[in-house]
Amino acid sequence: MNSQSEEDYLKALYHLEMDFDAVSTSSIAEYLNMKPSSVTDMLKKFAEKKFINYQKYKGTSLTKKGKLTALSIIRKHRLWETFLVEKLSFGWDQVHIIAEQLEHIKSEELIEKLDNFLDNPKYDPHGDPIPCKDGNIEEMNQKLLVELKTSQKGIITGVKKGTASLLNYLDKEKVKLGDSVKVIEILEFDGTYIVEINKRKLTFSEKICQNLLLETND
Amino acid sequence: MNSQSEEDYLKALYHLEMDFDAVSTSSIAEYLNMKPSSVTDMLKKFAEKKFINYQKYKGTSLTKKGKLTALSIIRKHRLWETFLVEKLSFGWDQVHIIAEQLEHIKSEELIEKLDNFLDNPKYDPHGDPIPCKDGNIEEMNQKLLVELKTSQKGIITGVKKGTASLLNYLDKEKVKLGDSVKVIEILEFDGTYIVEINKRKLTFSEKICQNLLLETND
DNA sequence: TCTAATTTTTAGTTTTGTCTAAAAAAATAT
DNA sequence: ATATTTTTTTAGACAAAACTAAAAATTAGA
Repeated sequence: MNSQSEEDYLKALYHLEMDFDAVSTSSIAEYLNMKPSSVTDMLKKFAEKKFINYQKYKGTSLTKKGKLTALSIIRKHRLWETFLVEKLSFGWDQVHIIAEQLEHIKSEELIEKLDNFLDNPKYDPHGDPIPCKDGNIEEMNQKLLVELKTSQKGIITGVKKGTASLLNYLDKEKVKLGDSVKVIEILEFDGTYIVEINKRKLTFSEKICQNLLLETND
Repeated sequence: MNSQSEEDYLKALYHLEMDFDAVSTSSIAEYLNMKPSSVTDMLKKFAEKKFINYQKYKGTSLTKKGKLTALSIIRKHRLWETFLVEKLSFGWDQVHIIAEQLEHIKSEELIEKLDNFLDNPKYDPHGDPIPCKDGNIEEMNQKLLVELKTSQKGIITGVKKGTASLLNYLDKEKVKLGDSVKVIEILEFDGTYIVEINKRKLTFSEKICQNLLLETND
């Protein structure tokens, strides 16, 4: 059984490995707001546990075991975020901190039941894919609305980082995650999109379209 | 912000104070599976924090502050248990261990939203009352079915300790928490109860009636 | 290439919450 | 009422996970 702290390190390692590929001691420290010396200690421990490939002074990478363990934590995090938004009506921007705690709850059965309760969602409220039980993570066919052409369709999966206020706006317009969107017309003059959602025509500014994530089928 | 460990001690203190009234260092140690010396350490800390009235060698009692803090943890525990049973369809006997973890999640807003999501339940799946936000705990008007006379009514709130299998049986009979029960007839010969639940007549053996908890209105 | 700057690791300290063993206080029994 | 037993507290140790400061390795600059 891994400690909360270990789980946080594993997640950090996973995310850093995705975004950049050099995972240095100091980058981990920065990500987790800790001192590099603390990171070194944990890396040694992780090498023992075979979570990482580690050579002194040479940086790290997750082993298969490490990656799978990280994915199971990310799965929990994203399922809980989905729960908080879909069932408890939290705002999409409020759920991260709470999910950081919930992700550490230990119970396989709990997470499977939660998954079912939520109808086995594929994406969390931020549009990030939810890894499945075996660690498979569906590669996203995710696009911004602004990338779609007239008559193309997609399903709303989230919004881009740092655009929390957009969520409130969408809420007010009764637009929800999972809603289907079809592009009716794009105004050349200012890039405004006219789309159809739930049989209603809506108008989105270019700025909105640059921040709205959709799952498409190409 | 109190640590997980502190919260466990507070809960233990509260429960011990309810059941017995002499709360000795060793009884706490036994309850928490720890050594008395560890308990003494925590008691000193709690005295500092004004959670308890503590005099060396003289045992302890919770202060108002301690009691309120304990109740807020118990509130969380019981709301989560209710969630697990009602929404995730866990068995009534499986939820305690998971709720022991969930009760430590820190978020006022989360617990208020969970409470609403569950329709502000008054009792948890074991029939224990859920303290409300301000720490008020509704004194139970709880009775065993066997205590009711013909034509009396009650609402099912749970089953007695150690009768997990009864829950499965009730589940199979489509009897749920919150269902209304009316006693139609009591057979003198063997104490069998004939009751009405959801407009259906059901027959319960005396043994069942000795283990089924109801909220009544006397 | 060889020195200077940066990064990483090591060594030693701190805090929290546990433990064991010993000392002190209280309770019990004769 | 005092000696024995039990309970509680004290004192000191340990593990986990963080820290600081110093040493070692690597990288970069001239």
